[in-house]
Amino acid sequence: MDYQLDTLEHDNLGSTVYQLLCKALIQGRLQPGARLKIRELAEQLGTSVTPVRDAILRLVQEQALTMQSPRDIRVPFMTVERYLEIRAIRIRLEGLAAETAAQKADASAIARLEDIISRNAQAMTAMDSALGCELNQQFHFALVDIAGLPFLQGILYRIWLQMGPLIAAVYQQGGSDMIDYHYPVLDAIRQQDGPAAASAIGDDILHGGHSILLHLQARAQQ
Amino acid sequence: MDYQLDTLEHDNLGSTVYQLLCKALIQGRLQPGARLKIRELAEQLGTSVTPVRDAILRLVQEQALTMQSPRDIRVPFMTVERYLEIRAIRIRLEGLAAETAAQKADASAIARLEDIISRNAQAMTAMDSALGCELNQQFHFALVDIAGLPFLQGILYRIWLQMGPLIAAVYQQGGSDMIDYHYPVLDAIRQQDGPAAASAIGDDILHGGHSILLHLQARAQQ
DNA sequence: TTTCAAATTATGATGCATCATATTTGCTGT
DNA sequence: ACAGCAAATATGATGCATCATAATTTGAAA
Repeated sequence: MDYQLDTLEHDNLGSTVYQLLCKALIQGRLQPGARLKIRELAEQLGTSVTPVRDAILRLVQEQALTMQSPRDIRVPFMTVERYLEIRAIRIRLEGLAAETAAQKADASAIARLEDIISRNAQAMTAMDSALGCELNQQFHFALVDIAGLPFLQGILYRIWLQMGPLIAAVYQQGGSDMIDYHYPVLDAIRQQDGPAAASAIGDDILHGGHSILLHLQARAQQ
Repeated sequence: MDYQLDTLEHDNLGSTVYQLLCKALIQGRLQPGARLKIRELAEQLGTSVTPVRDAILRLVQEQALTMQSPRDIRVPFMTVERYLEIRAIRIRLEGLAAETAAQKADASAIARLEDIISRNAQAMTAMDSALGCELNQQFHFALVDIAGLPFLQGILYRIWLQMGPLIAAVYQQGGSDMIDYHYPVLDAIRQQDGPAAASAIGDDILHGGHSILLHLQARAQQ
């Protein structure tokens, strides 16, 4: 689950706390609007404030957290504009990943994607939305991994970090026809058709993410 | 020059030091391979180690610096593979920026681009490669700014941060026909032709950056 | 009872002491 | 003179004390 941003994630406490918080964000355990207190976290984790401060500063930098005021650190709300911008970026970048993956995928890579998709289908029938959410994410990151683009992986990880609380919230509401659009991606990769794979992942982001956009627009009107 | 990653760059010392180091990286004052020592920097800047440590951790996170070993923080060398990956990403992302800018550009935006280009031409005739380097960068970031995509700006800023030491080194060697490819971009934007603008900026990245690739390949053979 | 201000508390920022370890230096024995 | 080991030094990691300020509470006066 940790896509190790830094190839050498040196095991200092700050990085450990950082990864903990990342996981919490992606799994939706930190709701948008939630406030984080350094001392409180430090006590919970049994460390001093320094590593927690390091981790939070890192997350603030990459805008996975916001510092509304110097003493007020929160999980940010996603806006419609921001989501649309991120969506456009994702289509370009994940398109690049899918295209490259289609060119490089061997049998084991395809098997890996098939496995993720089938487990995702299972999770859907079992109504396990948390697992479905995680497997959806695994699919997208498997593409970048297969493509062999570590730098791109880092960028996409940061993007997903910001969408984490939102996506988890939407998934918990149940709406998740997201898996349907993964099959065309897999087909294109099987045929080593890069442009088709890019186009298919673009469809996934556009259509699969439609319920996310509806969710945002509904909240914006409140 | 500071494209303010965080909309509210809260003026704590750590952020100040961070921006100082960013500027040093982009201007090429920190050569690839140079080692950074926290205490040394703290003394130079007249602060304690804490803000410097904050800043360096941030830069390590976004891979603008590397921690080879836990005590060895250096400006990383660019590899050919990494450069090619970054180039592919830039073509996608700056293409998006140019396309959007073409749709949104008004008269003042076009004037702004014209100004940058003409000053860049001046700098080239005056053989002022440092200024040319900075104006080249300003042109690329003006596109994202005109496009009104703040999130994309953050991503691109981080990418440029990593290329900073390399680009500055190449510019100092004199090779900079980079400006020629800016004119077609401007023309496409004048005509509000998004796809043409995207294509033109792609040409700029590919051809204008050719000397960078040569520089890297030459060094790789040493 | 309400309002405003002073005091208290909470919280992040910063500086710094200390620790562990890697590197360098120097001493000793062959 | 050189190899090897030990001491000294350098350096980042971590914990924590203190500071400034924002938020909250309390108390007194109207």
